Amino acid sequence: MTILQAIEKHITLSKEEGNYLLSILDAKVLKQGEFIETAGKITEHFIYVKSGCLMTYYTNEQAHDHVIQFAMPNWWTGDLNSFTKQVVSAYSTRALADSEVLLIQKKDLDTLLDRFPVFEKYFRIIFQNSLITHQNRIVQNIAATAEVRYLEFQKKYPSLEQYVPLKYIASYLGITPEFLSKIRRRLMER
Amino acid sequence: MTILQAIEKHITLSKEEGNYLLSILDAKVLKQGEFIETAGKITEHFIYVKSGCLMTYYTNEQAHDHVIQFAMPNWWTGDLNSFTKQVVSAYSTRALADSEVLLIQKKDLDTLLDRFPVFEKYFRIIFQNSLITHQNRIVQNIAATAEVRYLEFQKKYPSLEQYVPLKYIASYLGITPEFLSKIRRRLMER
DNA sequence: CTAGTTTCTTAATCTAGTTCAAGATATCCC
DNA sequence: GGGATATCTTGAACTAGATTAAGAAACTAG
Repeated sequence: MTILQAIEKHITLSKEEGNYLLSILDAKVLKQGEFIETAGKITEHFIYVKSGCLMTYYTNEQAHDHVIQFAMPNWWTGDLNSFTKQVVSAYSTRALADSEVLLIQKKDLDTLLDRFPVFEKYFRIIFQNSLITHQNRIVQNIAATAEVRYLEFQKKYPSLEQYVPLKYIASYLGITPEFLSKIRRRLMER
Repeated sequence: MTILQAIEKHITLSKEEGNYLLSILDAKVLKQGEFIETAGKITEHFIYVKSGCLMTYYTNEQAHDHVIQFAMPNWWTGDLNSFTKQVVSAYSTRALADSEVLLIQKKDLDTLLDRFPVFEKYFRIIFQNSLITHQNRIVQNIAATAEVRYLEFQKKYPSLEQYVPLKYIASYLGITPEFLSKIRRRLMER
């Protein structure tokens, strides 16, 4: 599925609108492990995932990584705070597998939204859906055990467990790799 | 501050646009403790808080409440999932203090967005900012101790602690009231 | 004012999840 | 292919936070 087809699930685009969007997108291929944004720098791009998989994570003072989100094909990702306000980013984003991404710069996105307001609607819908997902995750984090969160993760990202190191999944769940190991054994034994 | 003034911090409205918005808003006064939406029903309204304070929470099978968010004056709130998809809500929303709210129905919001696309931009910005806040909270939940989360809560909602029962704050933080008590004593003793 | 209810705290006991350390597997790269 | 490196698991000791229970404080409403 092309990015235009994905977008047209939510809104209708004219030729001109579609072409203009494509003209400001910058395609990039990422090797597994490669960084696209780095904590400590200002986020240059909002990122659309064409193929592969990325993750965005926070590294604390003790150098522990905390995975905020995984990004699958046809999702937008990146540090929205740093991108929006053009402040130094707290998060890094890198490829978990060989990936293709489309990048858009802040000034180009601003121009796009100004010239073709239909994209306001598109991003309104995207952000609204994302907000619902985030609210869900917060409820899970405060109300559910790690085991339940793990089972929910498997439902939400069925393909991911095969090729993402378990330590990142543990991090996403907010637990240690050791404890995830225990949970997995417990589940196997049943 | 009126709702139109609040909105005009983000976008510019014509007389007609402003008046149309006002015409579809339904003002309501809530007594402390009063429900505006209830888990198990379809969320009828997206809620704008004029004054007072609301909370939205999830109640699990063991009848434990989990506070998802507090809503302060000039914020929008409610169960976005239930409202957007018109499915049964998992959350309840009620007033923590005597409050004034403005309500908008789904069909009226849809019409508003259709007739006056400038509101697409407004809600795009609102949802985008909210998403940033939610991402922040997720990081905190998986990376920070309860004590740090409590201190952050106090920064974010300086006025709230005075009149919101501590048990709801504990719930928002994802801990028990008893443990919040311990944290508070620990902090006092320093 | 007072009885009843809700909220807050304290303390003892318990458990989900962490930390540390070590061994076992798998993956990468020359 | 083999050595180096990263990942995954296991277990023992530990700690953040939960649970239970009970008393103190605060806020209702009659």
